[in-house]
Amino acid sequence: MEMGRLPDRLGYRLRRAQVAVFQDLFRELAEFGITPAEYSALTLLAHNQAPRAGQIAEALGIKPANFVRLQEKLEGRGLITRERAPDDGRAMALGLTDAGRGLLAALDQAIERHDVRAGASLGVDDRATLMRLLGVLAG
Amino acid sequence: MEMGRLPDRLGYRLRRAQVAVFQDLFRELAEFGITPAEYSALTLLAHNQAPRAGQIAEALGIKPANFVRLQEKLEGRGLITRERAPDDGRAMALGLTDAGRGLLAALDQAIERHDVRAGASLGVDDRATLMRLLGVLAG
DNA sequence: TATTGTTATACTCTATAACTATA
DNA sequence: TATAGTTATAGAGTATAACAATA
Repeated sequence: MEMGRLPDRLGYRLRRAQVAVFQDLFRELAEFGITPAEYSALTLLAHNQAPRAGQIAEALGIKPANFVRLQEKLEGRGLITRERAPDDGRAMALGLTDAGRGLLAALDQAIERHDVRAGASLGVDDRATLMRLLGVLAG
Repeated sequence: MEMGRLPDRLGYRLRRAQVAVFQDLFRELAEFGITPAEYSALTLLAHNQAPRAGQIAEALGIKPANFVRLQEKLEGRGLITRERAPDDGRAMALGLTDAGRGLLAALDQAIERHDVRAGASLGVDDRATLMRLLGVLAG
């Protein structure tokens, strides 16, 4: 199949690479019943003091309305806590439970395995270069 | 917001970069009422002789069942033709109409504008390096 | 009045199973 | 029997508008 200039298009290459990497990522996270977005949310909860729901959603590029179901799932599994913020009755302050912290530790190991595998075809220098250039694109 | 090791994860960076680039890409293609996947399909049709529907779908990583609606849209707009393959009554041979060829020329210019803009923050060498590394990841 | 979170809803993309017509 | 395409459908992700509670 002749591809024309498609392989020269940034969007095409970026998309194909992202799909390939996420295929492996989903496989790695499947046993935990956790999606990449949920893993990201748990990570932010582990590194911030009682963040607001809206702050996490914005940091991850998720619309607040769509972040509701994600929270409900994690709360339903006993991984996170949601309480009214003491200083603002509208806001919800999120936190990690012990179970959430424990699962996150296991997830971090799984993600590490995935990252090593996904980046195995790249050298250490190339991987660092790639991360830098992706950061530039993301702005 | 403290991000922890999230920015060090390949999947996270890749996803954020892809979303950022596609945001601009969608904007650029919006006036034509064409999606990135449709643009890719039109490009393959321009560079191959009467390809089968399944060949295009596979080359783009789209399930045949999901490729049906895409074809119907392009055919409904008079951009592509679909005929029974002369040598195989099961297969559909696809082709570009003159209108399809004309639109594709305009789309190529739009994509070129987008690519220049999206890659503007990168130098020429960095862009070439990025394309190469993305190709490695996609396998 | 504005903000935070929520509900409801719709649209797209993706995945699978079942079907048809040809081979 | 196997293959190419199609239909129907279900699930996830994403977008907007409208709403309640609070500021």
